[in-house]
Amino acid sequence: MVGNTRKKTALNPNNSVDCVIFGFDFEQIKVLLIDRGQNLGNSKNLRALPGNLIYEEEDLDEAAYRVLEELTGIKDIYLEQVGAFGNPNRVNKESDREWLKSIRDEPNARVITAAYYSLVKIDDFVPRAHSFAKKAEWIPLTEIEELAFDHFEILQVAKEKLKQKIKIQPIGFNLLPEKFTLSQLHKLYECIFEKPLDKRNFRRKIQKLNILTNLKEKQRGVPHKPSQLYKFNEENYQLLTQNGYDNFGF
Amino acid sequence: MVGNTRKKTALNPNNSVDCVIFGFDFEQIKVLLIDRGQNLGNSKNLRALPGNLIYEEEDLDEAAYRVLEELTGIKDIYLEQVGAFGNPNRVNKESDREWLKSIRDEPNARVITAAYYSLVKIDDFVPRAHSFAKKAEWIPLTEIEELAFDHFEILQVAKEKLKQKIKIQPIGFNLLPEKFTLSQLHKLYECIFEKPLDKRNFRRKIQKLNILTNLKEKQRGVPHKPSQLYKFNEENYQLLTQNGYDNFGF
DNA sequence: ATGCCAAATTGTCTTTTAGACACATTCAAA
DNA sequence: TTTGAATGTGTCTAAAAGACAATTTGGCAT
Repeated sequence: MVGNTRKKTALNPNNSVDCVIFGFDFEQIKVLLIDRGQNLGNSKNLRALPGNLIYEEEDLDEAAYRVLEELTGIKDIYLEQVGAFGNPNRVNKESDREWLKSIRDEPNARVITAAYYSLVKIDDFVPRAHSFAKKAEWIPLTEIEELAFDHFEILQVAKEKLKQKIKIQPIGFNLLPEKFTLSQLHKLYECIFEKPLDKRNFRRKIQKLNILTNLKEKQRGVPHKPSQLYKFNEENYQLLTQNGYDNFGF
Repeated sequence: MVGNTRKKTALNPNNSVDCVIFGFDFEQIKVLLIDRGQNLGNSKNLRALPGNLIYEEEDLDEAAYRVLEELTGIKDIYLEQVGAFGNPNRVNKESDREWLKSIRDEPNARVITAAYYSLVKIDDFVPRAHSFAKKAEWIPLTEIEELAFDHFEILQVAKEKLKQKIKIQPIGFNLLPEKFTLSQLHKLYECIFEKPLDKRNFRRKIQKLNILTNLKEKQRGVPHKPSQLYKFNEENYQLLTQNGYDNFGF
């Protein structure tokens, strides 16, 4: 960096990244939230998205991967930018201001955040509390009604981006284990689109895409007819898309 | 802003907005770029996207509308966020550093930018040079090969977002005058998707959507069969989408 | 007036995709 | 062996996408 006098490892007090980390437990979509453990008189102890300030010399994407790894220990996951959020009033809750005073050198600095969403295999992940987070927990999307800062707004936009993205790229596999059943995939798509999908039509379409490999292996120990296991076929997916195909919607 | 000590009108030296302003001249898509008028020995005088620092107390969207109005005089236009761009190396060209020294109080500050794209009716707009821009000009997309800072990368992402967005929302009308012909609309979609579209199939689909009003008025003075003029029907569009319809792609 | 040029306008057929819909199968557990 | 619970499968219909070519209409040049 010729002509640059910035310190290499200093925090940038004006810019942060926040991560919407989606998980799926075969029943519903969940989001990883941190509990700041505030003990306040009259205001609620709102949960927050994991996030933190970036370093002066750090790329935004890098920062998102770093924060995510610090929080979850998971690397090499699917990550996508949601956008920049910079409403000057994003810190207008008393509890948020109090909290910033306790953790930031410049608690009054205006912070513009770059939001990201990521899709993780929920079983690979053991929630681990970060430095300033008292707890980290998976909360079902349907139960989230209010969050710290403008995090609820960020979550809404992230959900919408995810819905759109999954129509043009089969990123849902990032939420499932290596081996999964068609029913699990079906349920996942229903959860993301927030609407029921016909089972037979779903199966017909997804199988026709030819991006699933049947592992000729069955579920074991389930109290009903065991399901076939499948895995995502990366090679066939590449073949499919290199001709411009992008209709993975339902 | 209780508990906030920021000055009301100070510039935020670390955050900017940059705008990709798309226009359409019935032939091709163009982008409004500024010429910084640099007279440099060996490095090129690269064009740049219009953009500027934001104010401390300003929302990002507000800032984008403001910068756009300062540059074009146009208000109430279509504006959409592309995302945040913050590669620490985005200012690694000698010419960019020189330029920043000449216009910024803190030329070495790391700047994270929120990029937006907007669609304007090219005829409503008279390019006007901004304070630090020597010229502002419409450059065809196909002729743009290199830009200042990371603006070329921003442009690529903006193009992609536009392509995706126009598949779920008929925002193309923002690029056309009030009255337009089906051929103009057809050409516009071909330019955005960068591929030929069958004329008859295009017309069939767009007319079936029922979001165009035939003005029962013809083009005049063209040396061939004059075309019918149409306008966008906002009411019918609302009716269509309130049931969740979002397939405007071709 | 005539003919020419350039772009507008229009329809059919085929293939593909979406959507609705119901019953037999398989395993574990009681 | 019966029961419960979820898996797995096929057909018909309607809608949409895609391929494809001839006729019309006005301005303009002769």
